[in-house]
Amino acid sequence: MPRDHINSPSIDEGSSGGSGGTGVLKKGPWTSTEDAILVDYVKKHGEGNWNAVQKHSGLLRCGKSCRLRWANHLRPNLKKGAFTPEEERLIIELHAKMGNKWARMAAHLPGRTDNEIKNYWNTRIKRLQRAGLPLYPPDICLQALNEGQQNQNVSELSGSDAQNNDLLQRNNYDIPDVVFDNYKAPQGPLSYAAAFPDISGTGIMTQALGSSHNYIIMPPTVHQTKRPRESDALFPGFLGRVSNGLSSFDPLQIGPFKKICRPFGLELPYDPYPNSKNPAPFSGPSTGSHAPLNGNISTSKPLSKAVKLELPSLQYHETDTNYWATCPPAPLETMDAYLQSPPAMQVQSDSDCPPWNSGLLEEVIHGPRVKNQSSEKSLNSSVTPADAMDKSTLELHETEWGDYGDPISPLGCSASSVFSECTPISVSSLDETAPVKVFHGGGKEDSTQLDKHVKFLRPDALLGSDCLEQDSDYAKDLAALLSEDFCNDYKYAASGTSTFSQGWVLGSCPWNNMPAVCQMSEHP
DNA sequence: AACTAGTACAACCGCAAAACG
DNA sequence: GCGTTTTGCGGTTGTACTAGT
Repeated sequence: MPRDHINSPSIDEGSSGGSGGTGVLKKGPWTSTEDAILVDYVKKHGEGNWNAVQKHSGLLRCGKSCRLRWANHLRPNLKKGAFTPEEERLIIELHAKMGNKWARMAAHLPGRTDNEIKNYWNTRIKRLQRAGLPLYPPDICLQALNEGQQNQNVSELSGSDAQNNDLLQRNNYDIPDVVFDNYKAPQGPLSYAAAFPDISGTGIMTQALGSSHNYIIMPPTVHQTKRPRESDALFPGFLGRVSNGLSSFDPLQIGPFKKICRPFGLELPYDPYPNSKNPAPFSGPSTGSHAPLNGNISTSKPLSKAVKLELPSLQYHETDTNYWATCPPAPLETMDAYLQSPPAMQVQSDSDCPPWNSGLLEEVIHGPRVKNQSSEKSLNSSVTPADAMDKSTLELHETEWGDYGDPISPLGCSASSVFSECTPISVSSLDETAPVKVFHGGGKEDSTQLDKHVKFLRPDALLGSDCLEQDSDYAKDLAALLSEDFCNDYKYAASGTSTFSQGWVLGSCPWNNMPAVCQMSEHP
């Protein structure tokens, strides 16, 4: 017998008796008879006082259940059937603004219930997550961002409690306004940088906005009070495995890169050393602001004037490295269609991508290494080796979050959940990578410090930047590499690096082994 | 035909705010 | 002001249906 019926005195039509509310309350699906009783009751007594329904009508349902049934199924003017495209669009927009405020969203959709919207959204999320795709189209991201900032400004000026501002701030997690510094209008052909699990939601937003092909995807919503802290699962990305039920990303295997080929660029500016306890050898992070590793989960203390964003607009897919690798340049309208039949080009079998099958890659990697060992030295002297980085990172995990029970990130996710579900990497659009400082530390870091930062970039990102001379051999090689072999199961020498020109070093990201290019700003 | 995975929908649960006495 | 009740909300779960294998 289904659980719902365990307490039911009569599974079928039995609840229609007029025992006056003395029977055991029934659970499970409502029968037409029960519906009729409830409708009749409401007609006579009006809505409200739901606990009285049982007493007056004999309906063996608790008031809560009656209210829900009435609200979701029986009340007049309910619109049945699938959501229209317009409604879907509106839901997405509203969610970007409000987050999981289903009731509020329902208020904007006449005839629709919060439950319907919630179910729709959850289904949509699952679908998108499964496909490794983003939830929000860029225009909505931009809209939400603008409104969020406007509200912030309004709040600062008037102290009003703007709704969105409230949403943005209620988590008490600050995202330094500086993160907006990276925002640039879409430009250039290589703006595929996908929104990526980033240091901060705002960063994601910003980055996403930086490209017309960027989207924001969100992590599964996690109830802060219900989800126990998964201390042992902190930063799984660093630990080598992210498990969220939707994807299993092993950064050490560069999983997504194995099978997916797509031009994209990303920075890896998250801070493995977000606070003073673990000073980063190269800092980015000292920006201190948003925290590193997680993306969004700001481990830092609130900063003045920081922008606090709520989950919706800032949410992105928990892990999905897949996401930024597969992020489709598709408008919202075509999103679903895309989901149904994603471009085949995005997936390649492993057999098609043997590791190290690219002579070009080796050329790119090893060639420069020989002629620029000094830069490697320089790198080693400034950049923490992978193992050291990992260690420090782990230490950070243990210490940094101790101050926060199970905080909710600006994304609306608990820290632990985000840690367990987000890849601690961030990206930004290509057009903003090289020329700008990767880290903007919420005003806490001066330019001098910034100059010492090492920028980690996907090599393809360089193509869209001016860090490499467009006509240089390396740029050409890199371009060829990215177009032909980037999808291969390549693995950069984990500990090795190769130096391009101008201090750009090709190697792997120390903390996740992602292929990356870093720049020593003080490169000799 | 049997099985599985995905989807859509309905309903329940727990919590918190609001209302009430 | 305080305790209790009611209401509302959001998260989660269960189930039926469908499509694919």
